[in-house]
This record gives sequence, structure tokens and C-alpha cells, in this order.
Amino acid sequence: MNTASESSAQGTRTRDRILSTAARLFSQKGYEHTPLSHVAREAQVSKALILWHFDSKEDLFRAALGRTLEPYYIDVGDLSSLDEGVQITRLIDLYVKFVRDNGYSVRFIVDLIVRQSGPDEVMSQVNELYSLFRDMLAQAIERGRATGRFRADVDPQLDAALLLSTLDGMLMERFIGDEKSPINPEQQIEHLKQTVLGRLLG
Amino acid sequence: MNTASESSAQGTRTRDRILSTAARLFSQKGYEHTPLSHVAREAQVSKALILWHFDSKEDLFRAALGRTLEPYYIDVGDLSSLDEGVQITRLIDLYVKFVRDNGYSVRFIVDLIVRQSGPDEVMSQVNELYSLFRDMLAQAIERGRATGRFRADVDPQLDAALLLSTLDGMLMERFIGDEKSPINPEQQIEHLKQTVLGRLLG
DNA sequence: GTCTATATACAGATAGAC
DNA sequence: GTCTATCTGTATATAGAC
Repeated sequence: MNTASESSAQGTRTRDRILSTAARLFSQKGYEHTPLSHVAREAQVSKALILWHFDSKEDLFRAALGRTLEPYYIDVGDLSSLDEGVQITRLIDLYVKFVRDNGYSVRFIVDLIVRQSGPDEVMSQVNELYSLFRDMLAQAIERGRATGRFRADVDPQLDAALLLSTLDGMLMERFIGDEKSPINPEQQIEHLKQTVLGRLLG
Repeated sequence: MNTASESSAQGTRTRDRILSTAARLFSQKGYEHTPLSHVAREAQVSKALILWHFDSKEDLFRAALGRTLEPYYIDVGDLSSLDEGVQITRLIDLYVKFVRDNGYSVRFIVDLIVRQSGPDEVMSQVNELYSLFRDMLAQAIERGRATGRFRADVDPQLDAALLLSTLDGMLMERFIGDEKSPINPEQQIEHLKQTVLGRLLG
């Protein structure tokens, strides 16, 4: 927040434009490859104005990241009425949809994770979302075991972690863009569902 | 020419030192965060000398990447005499060992993949290794099916791809460094092996 | 082959007018 | 709030002596 007076309706709009422009460019080309001059040009303001609104480039980066992460929540809806096996496949579909909907910014976040260059608060936010999803998987498995629909020897924690790893791996492989692979993603997701259910239902 | 050949021997050693230094620094801190001045200091030469040996920083980068990838091969040894189930677990162990042995450079390569900023020849080399490994998995599964040790309805291609995805996901999660996870990596690998064999053996 | 010195470019950031 | 003009640092790359 700047210390200017309240008569800054125009400034707020401009600030907002800078922010969304920065969020887009950082996501597309990364922090290093996005000079302020580029943000300035796209947002149609001067570099100096950006640095009036934000103390530094890094400050802008943090603010823009917050915006990038805004849509990062998962709306699971109400799963409790569903058969546990369906709950699992529903959660898998949500993961896939999430990755598809947030396309380029997911790549950006993954990049930050790999390079361990993200601000701590962002990383913990991602971590939060991550373990939240794993817990939902674990709970669904636990319920399935409790109701007797799943095998008695499933391990909610381990099986949830295993499934999540597989989903993460499939996400990664989207980045590789392996043309040699004879298998398309949809087919692979389908096979994952069947395999997981095969394991859980025994 | 006498002087030239003496100098040449010296120069080769120096060039080599520049190359290995660059490979190390690029892997550790990335291309952007490794100025030539840093490479020069660590290799104990001048910046100018680096640019005498290599046409540009990017040229140095490509050459250094080649060196980074040198140990990127997988020595599978002779698997054919082993039980197919053991072959699978052996391949899993090789993957894990590979990632552990090549630690920081794997992170670097993954970074290049995610940002799609690697030179084409490097990316295709990685892709080559990748599909090679997947094919080995698929072949082991195929043999297991042929000998009747594995279920008749396993799908070598799909199951190999699924397993590889899981391994990739586990690799990714090493980067996240999730402290909240109640599960350690070894435990998870062990669980993966059991689950995969459970699936294949039926 | 290797160096010092320098050219050139462009990044982030500041000063001050309006 | 927003601009133009400028400062300052640092990057890659070149020139030329040895």
C-alpha cells in the first residue's frame, strides 16, 4: 500500500493493471526474463511509476505472485454422499482439471519449487494446498476401509501419497512433451483410475 | 610451433578446468545467476580467456551441459536371468540410485525441462534416456506376462508409463521438501514396489 | 593462451518537474 | 500519480599487449 491520499481512483486502476500485467509476464517468461521495462511497456506506464507503486522489482514479484495464486484453491464440493471409489476418481479429476485450468501458472510455480527460489510465504501456501489434497485422498481411503468397501490392508497415508506422486509425475510429463510416448494423457489417467481402484477394492 | 604445442597442452587443461567449473556452477545456481566473472574467479582465469575458448556464454553453457550429461546413462547390467518381479524392483532401485547419485544436476535438468529453455540436442538426449528406461520397464512386464508369472491382463506400455510417472512424481517431491508429510521417501519406495508387484502378480 | 583495459548494453533504481 | 532524464551497477564481449 502506498501512502497517497484517497483521491487515487485512477492510481488504483493503474496499479491493478501493473499487477496483472506483471503476474502474466512473470508466469509466462519467468522473473529473470521479465525486465521492468517490459512490464512497463505492456502495462503502458513508465518504469518509474512501477517503482513508485512497488518498492522494488522483488516487491512487485511478491505482489504479483499473490495474484497468481488467488485461483489456487480446490472446490471439492460435497463428496460425503458418494461411494468412496467414486470419491477417489472425483479427486483425481479435480487434480487434472486444476492443472489444466491453471495451465501456465502451474508451470511457473513448479519452476519456483524446482529452483527453490520462491518466497517462503508462497512456498508454504503451495505446501498447504498440497497436503490438504493429500489428506482428502487419505480420508477418502480411510472411509472406504471403515465401510468395508476397500480392502482392510490399505494404508490411507501411504496409498494417498503414492497416488499423489503419480499425479505429480503425470503433471511433470506434460512439460516434457514426449512425442515418442505411445500413450496419450487421457488414456493414462484412465488407466491410473482403474489401477488405483483395483488396488483399493482388492 | 614449438611454443604453440606447449601452450596447447596447457590450454587444454585450462579449457577443461573452465568447462568443469562452469558445469558445476550452472548446475548449482543456474544459467542466469552465474556470470562469467564468477566462473572466471572459480576457475582462476580471466573472463577474456573464457571467451577466447568459447565464443559466447551460451556456447560455454552448451559445452558445459554436455559434460553434465556425460554420466547420464543407466547401467542395467544383465537382468535377463532374474525373475521378472525382481527385474522390476531392480529397475526401480536403479532409478532411485540414479537420481541420488546425480543429485544437483538432475535438479538442473528438470529446471530446463520445466522452463523449456534447454537446447534441443540436450532435451532430445534426456528424452532418449527417458524412453529407453520406459521401454526397459515395458519389456520386463511383457516378459513377465509371456512367462505367465504376471497376470495376463497387464498392459506393458500403460503399466510401464504409470510406474514411471510415479517415480517422476517422487523425484519431484524431493524438491518440494514437504515437512508435513508423515512419510519418508524410503518407506514410499518400498510401498511402491509392493503395490506394483501386487498389481502385476495379481 | 592469457592477461589488462575498455567498449557497449541494459538492468534496477532515483531525482525532480508537472 | 505520472512522467522524463539520469545515475549506478554489472553483464557480455572486444582490443590489443605480452
